[in-house]
Amino acid sequence: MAICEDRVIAHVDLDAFYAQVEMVRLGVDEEAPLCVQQWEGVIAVNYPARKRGVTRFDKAGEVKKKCPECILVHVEVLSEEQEQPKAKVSLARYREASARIFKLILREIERVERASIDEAYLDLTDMVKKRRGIRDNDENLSRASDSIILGEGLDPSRKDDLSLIIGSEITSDLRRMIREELGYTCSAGVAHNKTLAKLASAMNKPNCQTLVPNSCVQGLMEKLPFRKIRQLGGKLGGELEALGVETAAQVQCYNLEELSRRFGQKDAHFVFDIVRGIDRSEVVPRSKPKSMLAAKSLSGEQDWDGVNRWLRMLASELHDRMLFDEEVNVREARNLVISFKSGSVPRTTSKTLPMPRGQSNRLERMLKEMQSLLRNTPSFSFPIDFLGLTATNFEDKPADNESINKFLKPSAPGSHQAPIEKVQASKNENPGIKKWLLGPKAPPDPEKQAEELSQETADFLLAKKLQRDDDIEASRQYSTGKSGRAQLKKPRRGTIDSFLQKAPD
DNA sequence: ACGGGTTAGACC
DNA sequence: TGGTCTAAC
Repeated sequence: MAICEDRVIAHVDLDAFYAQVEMVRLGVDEEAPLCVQQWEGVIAVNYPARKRGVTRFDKAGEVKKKCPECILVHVEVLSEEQEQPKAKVSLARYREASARIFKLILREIERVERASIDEAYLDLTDMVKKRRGIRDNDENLSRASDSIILGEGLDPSRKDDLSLIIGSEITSDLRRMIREELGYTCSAGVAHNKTLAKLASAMNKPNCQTLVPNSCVQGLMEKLPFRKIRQLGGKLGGELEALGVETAAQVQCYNLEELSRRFGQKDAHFVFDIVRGIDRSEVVPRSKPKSMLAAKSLSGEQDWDGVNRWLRMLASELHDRMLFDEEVNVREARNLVISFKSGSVPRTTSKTLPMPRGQSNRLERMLKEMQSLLRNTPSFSFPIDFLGLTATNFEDKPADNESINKFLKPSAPGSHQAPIEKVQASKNENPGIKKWLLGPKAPPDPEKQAEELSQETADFLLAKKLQRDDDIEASRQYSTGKSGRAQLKKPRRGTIDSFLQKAPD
C-alpha cells in the first residue's frame, strides 16, 4: 500500500508566540519566566514559566503565587477616555510581529500558507527537487542533523526519505534565519502532508523540528490519540470517541461503509484517510487575512448609550486597521458584519451591511449605518453581552494611477498635489485610538511616510510593501502555469540555496 | 477545565 | 447571499 506522496510539507509554529513578541519587544532575558496577561487571565506562557508550573489556565494572581519572579505583561489596551472602564485589547503588536515573520518566510519560500497568526504551512516540494546534490548516504543523512526523526530512522537511498531530509535542511535554515534576523524561536514538523507535519511540529517544543518518514507512520498511528489530529479535536472527534476507540489505529478497524453510516460520506472519507496518515489537502498560498474582526464581550450593557460607546470603540479600531490594510494590501472591504449576543439568546446573531465606501467620514458613516440597522432588528434587545464588527469580502483596488503617473508624466509643475480631503481627514473622529495612518493622507508610498512615522512603523510599512510586491510576483508566477517558466524568480532565492550549491540538473 | 479575541471554512 | 456552526489558535 504505497502512500504515493512525493510532496514535502513543513509546518512551522512559533513557540509561545505572544510571549516571545513581548520578550523581544522589551528585551527580556531568554531564561526569564514571562506571561502575557489579558484582564485577569493569561493568554501566553513562555517555556521558562511553564517549567515553573504556570499554565494558560491560571489567573494572573495564581501566576504570581506559583512564580513570584514571573514577568506579567498586559496586552495592549485601547480606550477612548483614559482610565475608563470602556476599554478593549488590541493584538496589533502580534499582528505586526507576525507580518515581519511572514515577510521573511516569503522571501525564502514560494509556497506559503498562513494558517494562523503564528503558524505556516510550507510546500517545499519544488525547492527540494532543486537542492538535490551528488552526495553519499552519510553525507545526506547529516543534512537532517538538526531534526528529531520519528521511528526507526531514515534511509537516504530511498527517494522519499531523501526528499524529507532535504526538506528538513531547508526548514532548519529558515528557522535559523527567523531566529537570527528577528529573534524568535519556532518549532517545525517536516512530513509528506500537512496533517503529519502539523502533528510533528508539536512533538518537540520549543525550538526543535521533527521529521516524519513514511516508515514511521503506521507505528505513530498505533499510539496516537486521534483527537490530536487536526479536525478531530472537536465534535466529529467526540462522535468517534463515542464508538469506544481512542487511537488512530483503532479507528482504522472501521471500513468505509461503517464510517459512512455514522457520519456523512464526506466525513467518512476524511476520517478513513486521516487515521492512516493520508492527507492530500494542498498548501494554499495565502498570506493576507480574509477578514478582520474587532469584538468585545460585555457584562450586559443595558442601554443604547452603553452600546453606542462600544460600537464607536470597535468601529474605530476596525477602521484604523482597514486604513492600514488599504495602504499595504491595496484592497477594500465590501461588507461589514455586526454580530451580537443578547442576554436572552444563547448564541450570537449577525447582520451584514455594505461597507461604506470611500475614505472620508467613513467611521461616522459606519456608525450611522450600524445604529439604524440595529434599531430595526427586533432580536437586538438588552442586555447585550457581546458585540463584534467584521470587515469582509475584500476586493482589490484598481491600479493606483497617482504613483504610476509620477513615472509616466514627470510631475507637471502646477498640478494639484495636495488632495482636498486632507482637511477633512485630519480633524479626526477618533482621537483616543491609535492614529498611525491618520492625519495627512500621504500618497501610498512608504518611503515618503518614513519621515513622519516612527522608525518602527516606517519599517513595517516598507516591509509590507515589499511583501505585497512578493505576492504580486508570486501570483503572476502561478498564472503562467506551474511548469517551465516558474524559474523567473531565481535571483533573490540565494540565501537558503546558496548555503549548499544545488546540483546542475 | 472552557475564557476572550480572532480567523477560516463548511453548510443550507 | 447571508447567516449559522464548527474548529482551531
